[in-house]
Order: sequence, then C-alpha cells, then structure tokens
Amino acid sequence: MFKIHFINFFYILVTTSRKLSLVVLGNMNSSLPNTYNSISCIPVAVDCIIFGFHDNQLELLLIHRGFEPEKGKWSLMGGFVQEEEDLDVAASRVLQQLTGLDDIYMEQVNTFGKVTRDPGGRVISVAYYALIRKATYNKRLVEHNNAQWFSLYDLPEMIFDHLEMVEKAIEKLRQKVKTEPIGFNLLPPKFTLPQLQALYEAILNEPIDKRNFRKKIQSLNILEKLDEKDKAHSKKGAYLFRFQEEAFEENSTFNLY
Amino acid sequence: MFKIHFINFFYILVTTSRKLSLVVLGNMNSSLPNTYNSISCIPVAVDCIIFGFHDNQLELLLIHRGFEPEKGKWSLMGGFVQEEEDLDVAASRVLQQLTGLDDIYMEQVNTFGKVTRDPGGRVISVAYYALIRKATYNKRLVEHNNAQWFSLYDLPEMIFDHLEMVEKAIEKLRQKVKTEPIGFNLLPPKFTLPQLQALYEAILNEPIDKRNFRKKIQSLNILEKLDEKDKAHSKKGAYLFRFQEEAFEENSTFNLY
DNA sequence: TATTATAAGTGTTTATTATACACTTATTGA
DNA sequence: TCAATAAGTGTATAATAAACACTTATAATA
Repeated sequence: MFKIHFINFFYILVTTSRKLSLVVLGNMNSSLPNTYNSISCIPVAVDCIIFGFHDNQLELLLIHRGFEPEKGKWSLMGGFVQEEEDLDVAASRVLQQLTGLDDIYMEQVNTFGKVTRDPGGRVISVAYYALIRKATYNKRLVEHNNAQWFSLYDLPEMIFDHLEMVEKAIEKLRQKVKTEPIGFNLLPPKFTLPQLQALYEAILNEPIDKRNFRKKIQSLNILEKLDEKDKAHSKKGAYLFRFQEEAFEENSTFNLY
Repeated sequence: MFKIHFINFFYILVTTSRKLSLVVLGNMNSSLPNTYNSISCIPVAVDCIIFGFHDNQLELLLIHRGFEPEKGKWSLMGGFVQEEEDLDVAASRVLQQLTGLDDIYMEQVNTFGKVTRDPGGRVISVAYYALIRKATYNKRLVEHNNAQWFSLYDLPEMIFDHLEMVEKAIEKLRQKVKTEPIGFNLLPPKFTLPQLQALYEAILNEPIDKRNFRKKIQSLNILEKLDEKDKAHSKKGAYLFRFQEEAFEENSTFNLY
C-alpha cells in the first residue's frame, strides 16, 4: 500500500503506510522542455550551532558521539529534514529536541554538500546558528543527549565538517551583530552594560574601549535603564538595562563599528 | 539489478543499472544512540542567479518556462543535484549547461526549503549567484534554452520563490562587493574607470561621486593603468585598466564604503 | 572605623574617513 | 572653429572612530 504524493514528468514521490518512503527517479526524456537530466533524492539534514554566553565567554553546545563512525568525537546537534517539514521548522525542531527551547532566534548559515563529507553516506546538511539564553534551556534534556558546553575558543575535536560549520557561523554572527540588535538573545532580559560589552568582546574576539562602547550603544536609544542594580559582579553594582524592541523598530538603525 | 551505495543503521542507498535510484527510508529504532528520528530523502536542486553587466545595467539571465505549472513565467536556471555530485559542482554544472562557461565565480546564497515552495512537489533548492562576463557566454546554448537577459530592476514575473532568491542574491552581492574585489568578474579584462564606477552604481543601485570613487579605488593599488584608451564610449576616450589580482593578494584589504 | 581593593561610571581631544562640490581637457562631428 | 560630450582632476568640510585617565560606590579587611 502506498500513497502518491506528487507526480510529474520527472519524478514520483510515494509514501507507504509504514512510513517507509520511496522516491523513484528517472532520466528525463530529452524532448522535455527544460534542462534537467535526472533527479536524485538525497537525505537532507540540519545542524545547529548553538551559541550561549556565560562568564564573559561565548560557548557552544555540542553532543558527544557515542557510536561509530567517529565515536568519541563531538558533534553539532543535527537531524534529518522530514518529508513534510519546512527546512526552518526542522532546524527549530532539532534545537528544541536538545534544549527544550521554542521560539529561538536562528539564522541559516550555509549548506554543506560535498559527497564525501559524511563517511556514513551522502548527506547534504544545512547549518543554522541559534542564540539561546543559558539560563533557560532544559538541563535534563541536554544531559540525556550527552551534550556539553565548550568555550568557542577552546573546542574539542569535532566530526566531519562541523568545525567549518562553526567557523562560518561565527563569521556570520560577527557580521550580523554589527548591524542588527541580535546579541540580546544571548543575555537575560535584564543585563548590565559591562555584560553587554563583554558579550560583544566575546563575539568579535577583540577588546572594546569602555567609554566608546557605552557612548555608542546609548546613542542608539534602544536600552531602557532600570533603577535596579546587579551586585553579583562588583561591589559597586552595575545598573540593569532592558532592550527596547519597540524603540528599535521605530528608529531602526543599528551600527556598531 | 542494483548496486548498494551505502548502508548503515538508518538508510540504504541503491542505484539500478538503468540509472534509476531508490532510497529506502525507515524510522529509527529508538534504542539507537542518537537523536535522529527518521530519515527522509528529498530532491535537492540548485538554482543559479546569473548576473551580467551591460550598458551600465546589471542584468539577470532567466529561462522561459514552457510547461506547466506556471507555464509562461520566467525562472532561474536550475537542476537537481546528482547522487555522486558535490553541491558546488552541481551549481557549476547547471551554470555551464546554460552558458557554456566554466570556472566562474559563484557564491552560495541561501537554501530554500518550504514544503510547498514548488507546487510540483517537495524540492529543497540551494541558490547560488554567478558573476559572468557577458561577452563570453555561449549565445547558441542560451537561445536553445529559451533564456533571456533582463535588467535587474525590471524583472518579469518569476516562478515559485525565485524572486526571493534574486533579492537575497543581490543583497549578498552588495555586501560582498564592498569588501572583496569580485566586481571585476562582471567586466572584461580591460575596463575603464567610468565603467567600473557604473558597475558599482548598478550593483549598489545608487549614484556615486566620481572623484570620491576614483580616489578610493586608486588608493587600493589594485589597478594597473594601461597606455590604451577605450574610445567607444566618448570622444576623449577613457584609459583602460586591468585588475591586478597579485597586488590584491599581498596588501589584501579592500573596502568600498 | 579607616583602609584597601574592585569594578562601574563618565568627556574630551585627536585622527581618520566620508562627503560635497566645479572646472578643465581631449576629441569628434557639425 | 564651434559645439557637444564624457573624462579627468583637488580641496575643504563634516562625520565618525579612536585614544585616553580619573572619580565613585561598595564590600571586605585590617
């Protein structure tokens, strides 16, 4: 028993009742009016570069690979795109499976498609990065998945091309963070300016002048200064701020260096 | 008769002698030591946003769709990724099929993976842009493919999400052209400064001050001024220049606005 | 309770980069 | 020889980025 999902000149997609799927491919008849030669069907995965920020360090959540090939190495959290699942939805689902988190800021990084990139077989993988607040994820799930946080600048050996994925992700994050207010996704709702500066220093991996930074960030008028202070990190205590999304939508220019 | 390409816990890929392919998918046994649930296999395509520059205009090469669905609309040149073909190679091949050109500057733009993006069936498509010299492509091939050039700022109705692909591509091109010397890929080996300026104006879609542009571009020391003049576009004639790739590799900073 | 140590908070000056702006030159065709 | 066209050239001003050091609040300690 099977169900035909679609059929056209080039391909037929069917699903059997047992959720097994077949894709039947054929060479195109050259009289057909386009340039396709044949259709192959390839497993497509998404891999998540999950960024967190803790102790003034940018961190990545990686899972320990407990099986061959490349047993013992570390890996990005990944999963296959389902037949009836949007690509972006797959990325969110995979993130959710590891962290329990929904509605997280994610960006597509790049698609990796070398035939031999996964020695287990041909898989095309779309890399996404995610910015999460470390306080909010589900610790039990993460433990259950044998996942751990690593400092971005002190990563363990990773499988396949996952290091390349991470490098592309951080590059893209660096670009983005300069022109859009996305860094806040890594901080708690209330944060201090020293924290925010440390975050930018961690992402850009370079020191920033305190006075210049504060001048610049405050000139954007997107921060609401609260009357509370955070005294956890200094005797004096630092004022807490909140990111005003609404204020940003209106004036909506953002440019840090 | 069929050949088993690879087999593991999750999937088996086989090819028959007639070049028909089957991918057999199954739900993962939950005792297996990772987070995957099941593997689906999805047709993956590449679509090429082919940029050319002519008459001070940025242009796109599109093909006329002569069959349903969306017959009569225009489309990016696309094709399916083959089983044993790297993703980047697929993009080059597809470009080559339409233009006859090899060894062309291409960049991956984004991967589009909404389930319903192609009404003919689920296809994940990876968009690439290409920068070609209009003088060099194979006109006969292009004609044979029912392809035509369109001004980027006067595009016809396009199928599916191809307009979105184009928009993302031009956005990415704009970014890239400001920090890397890739614009030269759209110009003949010898070009004039007015031509180069017009190219940047076309890409960025904004006028540029002549003196400021020349000051900046010449300060980069990546152009070799030739003794020849191009008299096709003015009575006075404009000096021809050549891009010195070597000079760029050495000093290797490039920043236009 | 006075002292010390720590991180928060604050302005101004200088350097660099971007922007604005108009006339002269070479050449062809009328 | 005159007119039309596009190429070629430099300077002044504005905006932005970078450099830089002391004061303040507080908790812990002597």
